[in-house]
Amino acid sequence: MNSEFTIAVHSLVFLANLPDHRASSESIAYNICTNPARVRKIMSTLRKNSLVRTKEGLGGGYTLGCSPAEISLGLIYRVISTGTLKPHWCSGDPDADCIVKSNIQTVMDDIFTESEQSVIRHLEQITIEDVLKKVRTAH
Amino acid sequence: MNSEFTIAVHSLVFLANLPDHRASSESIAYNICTNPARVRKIMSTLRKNSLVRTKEGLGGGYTLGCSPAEISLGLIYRVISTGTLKPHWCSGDPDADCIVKSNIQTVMDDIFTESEQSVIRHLEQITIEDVLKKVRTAH
DNA sequence: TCGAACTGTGTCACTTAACGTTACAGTAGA
DNA sequence: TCTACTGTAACGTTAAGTGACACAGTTCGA
Repeated sequence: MNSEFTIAVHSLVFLANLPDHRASSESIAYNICTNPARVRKIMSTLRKNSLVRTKEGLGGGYTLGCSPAEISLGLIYRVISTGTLKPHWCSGDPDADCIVKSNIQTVMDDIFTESEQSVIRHLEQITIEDVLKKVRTAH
Repeated sequence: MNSEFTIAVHSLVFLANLPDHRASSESIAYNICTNPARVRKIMSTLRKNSLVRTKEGLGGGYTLGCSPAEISLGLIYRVISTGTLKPHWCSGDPDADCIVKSNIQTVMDDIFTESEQSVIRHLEQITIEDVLKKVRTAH
């Protein structure tokens, strides 16, 4: 899984925890411990999927697109991280004679896709509100 | 997920597909398209968990530790890839004052661990025999 | 209308993880 | 004892992840 998922979840939890649910990329980046440009890039993707609203210009920044209880981690994963469960490196060679060597990539692809589906199903049961509650009650 | 999982599964499927279920690290590596040393390292881990038997010396190599139907991908994952679902990069800072910034790591850790469990549960339903069948019937 | 404070996005540099290569000790059979 | 194996460590190389910077576009207030 890529770390952009972590950043997306953290950003949304951070916004949900603020009284007015509003912040700039700079303050979000400071809380996450990364740089503002990276945050803006990810938030831009979230905006295109209506998870946040953005406002450019003076007094602008990011706000939640809907209630924290309505945003599931599964949706965030689908938007940000689809395909990242599968490793980059592939074994075998589609042009080879041996059926194992030539067909393993297709078969493993299916297995990774199905595994990813099971992760998404699990993450769909967790909302930003749930994560915020856990953050607030963490020892 | 790391690509060592792919290599482990491919190796076991390759062995299962051979009449005598026996091969050297060199022939396995050739089928996978990687180098023998890498295969040996992974097979060594599999041996410690009784998934394969190894034999050093002349005429040595690797054989399956049990029937292809008895080896699930979930077991392989646990042996080879536990912990690899979580990204290396972490957001936040445990020593910070803000509860989001300081607690998010613990909360995300739990989420990644649970997600990994759901992947393992899914992979436990797939055996090496299943993968071999898919490889043989792939278009 | 000008300037300050924002986002959106691209590019390049740097850091780190992934992967390959080589080497060599240990083992077993011919 | 020679050959063909595994086991493992060390090092070099390549690719991915991350950070830093730049700048155009947007918005609002003075």
